[in-house]
Amino acid sequence: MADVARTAGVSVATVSKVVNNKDGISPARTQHVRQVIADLGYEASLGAQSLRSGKSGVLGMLVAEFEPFSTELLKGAGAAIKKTDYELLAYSGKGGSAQTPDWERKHLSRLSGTLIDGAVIVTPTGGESSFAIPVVAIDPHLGTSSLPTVRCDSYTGAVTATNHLLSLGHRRIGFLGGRQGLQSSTEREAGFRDAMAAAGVDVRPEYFGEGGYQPELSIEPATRILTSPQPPTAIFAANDLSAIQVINVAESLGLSVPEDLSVVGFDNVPDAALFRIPLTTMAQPLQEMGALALHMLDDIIAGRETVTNIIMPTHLVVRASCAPPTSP
Amino acid sequence: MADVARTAGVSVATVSKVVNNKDGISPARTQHVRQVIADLGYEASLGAQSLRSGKSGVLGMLVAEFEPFSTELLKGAGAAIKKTDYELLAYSGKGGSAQTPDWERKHLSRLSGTLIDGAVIVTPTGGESSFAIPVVAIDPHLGTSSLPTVRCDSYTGAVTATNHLLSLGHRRIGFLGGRQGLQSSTEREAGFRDAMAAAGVDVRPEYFGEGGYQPELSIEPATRILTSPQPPTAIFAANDLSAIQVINVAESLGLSVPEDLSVVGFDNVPDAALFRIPLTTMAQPLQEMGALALHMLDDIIAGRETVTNIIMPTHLVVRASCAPPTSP
DNA sequence: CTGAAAGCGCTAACAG
DNA sequence: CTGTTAGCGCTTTCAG
Repeated sequence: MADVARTAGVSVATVSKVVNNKDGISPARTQHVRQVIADLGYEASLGAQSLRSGKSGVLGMLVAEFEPFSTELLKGAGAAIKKTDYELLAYSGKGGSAQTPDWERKHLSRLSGTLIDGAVIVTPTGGESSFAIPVVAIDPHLGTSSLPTVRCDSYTGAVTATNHLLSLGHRRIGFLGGRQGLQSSTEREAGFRDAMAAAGVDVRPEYFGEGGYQPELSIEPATRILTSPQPPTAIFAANDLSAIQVINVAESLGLSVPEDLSVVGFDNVPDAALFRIPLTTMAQPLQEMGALALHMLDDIIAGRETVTNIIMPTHLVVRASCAPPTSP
Repeated sequence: MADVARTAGVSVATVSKVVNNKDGISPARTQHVRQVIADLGYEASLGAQSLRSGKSGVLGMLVAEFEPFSTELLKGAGAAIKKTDYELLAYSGKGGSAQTPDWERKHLSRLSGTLIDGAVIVTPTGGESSFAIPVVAIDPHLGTSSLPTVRCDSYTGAVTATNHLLSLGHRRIGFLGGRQGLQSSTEREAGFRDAMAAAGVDVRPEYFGEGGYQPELSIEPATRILTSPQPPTAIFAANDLSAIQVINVAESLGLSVPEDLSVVGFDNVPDAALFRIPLTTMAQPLQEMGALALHMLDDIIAGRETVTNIIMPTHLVVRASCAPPTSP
């Protein structure tokens, strides 16, 4: 900006006013400064600009990691942002899967105030529920219910998935859970247990594992479940990525899917369909959810009336990873 | 930070030193300040921090829009960032499909210096080739070849795709091109023309259209090609999203795919496989390309030796959208 | 209408 | 070892 001011022979204050379309600058000067700006290819520094003014015109999508789940949400948010006056910035820490719990608070305080005017946080793990800027959560932690939230109906979805397995004739069914504390994870387990109970089938402790929604963390519990004395004939995994890992583990153990083991996932991320054994799964409308969250955020910032708690339905997508059990 | 300083009874300078692990602070004070920071949940503002220091510890991925192509690249970059000491931020302007040419320069000058230490820019449209911070381009504009670049071998890919159609028996083949000026687009058209010439089949002007790689822009040219007096029996579209649009247009015109019309795309984004008529397409290793670009960027910033021009191979993925022509 | 000056949150000299 | 001072690029009073 200093360059522009010097070249145009005016003060930086004047340039600033031209950039921000403030009035109080003569048409001639305005014109001239605009020209210089164009010539020099100047763009205001987002950091400095919002540091000073407290507004950035940017909305953030905070994720732990860019994996299929969050990028689907991002596509939805990216489509939705076009209808607003904001730009969209997606941010992931470096932690990756080994995220500190509470990463969302860290990221948020790092970015809020100087970089983003509001944020959509994806599967936040902390219990916090009040932040410096407007926030909408997607699939949050259990205690966070006071935040405006978009989620899917995990409980009903889990019941449906379990019933699908049951209706195929399975009785020895395992469950690979998600991440401790996330509401979706708790609900999916509850749905599984209730559906089993309703069918009068008992659940065995040795058929339970926790994969944290992550492929790497799913190997050990999947292996343990599948190598138990009398292994299950089917497994319901709490998300697609861990379901895929279950299949990998099963095959490395010499089992065929779906002949020896049926597997059903949750989410319906693209990877589920693309996997070499197309995965039967409970679909969440992820892009739609991302778009809804972004619109909620926009509404909240603008002070518009808005729903604060959206629960989307799921539906069963039948592909190739499930079959009736072959042995009793 | 002022809060922290006040609560801890020290100056902001001291807090800053503690935050940045500078030495010259007594262990006791350091300990105490750390405690206060933890209690207050303080995180340094990224904007202010990098405004002052000129470093942010963040790498950017600049895209015109979050669509399947760029999000695949983003997944790769997200995986690669974990091996570096940087965090990753993805940024899309609000322009969407109606981006001003030159959006990458705008975004870059807005973010560089105060927010990111380097950037991967996806399908930049401008001719510029020198920026304030290190930059790696993915699939750039024709004139931008002086930038470190990652791309795929579009020419060979286009030849392969065209030959596939030819080998199926097609002779009346249309071509729906990409975006003016992008090197990939030019190469795909050249590959198509050369393959046709090599087979001794001539190309008809009325079978050519330009879809800008975008679904919305593909409707009109696709309609025009398919309603020409003697329509083609096959179309090669320069990317998957426009190929999918071609199929939509064809069906709305009463044509069946692949019976009446074969369609082959390019990219192999997840959507290609998920489309109701799974798309035959030329696959690019998108995630790998995103990861490579990020590593190149990291190397360049660190002053490490690195390749500056990577061209990845493509391969044909046969799905359901192509068949031999039924009528002569 | 225009510019000088103060200050956003932070870091980098430099004194003490 | 610690605090004071200056200033990153920008916006915003406030005088002129």
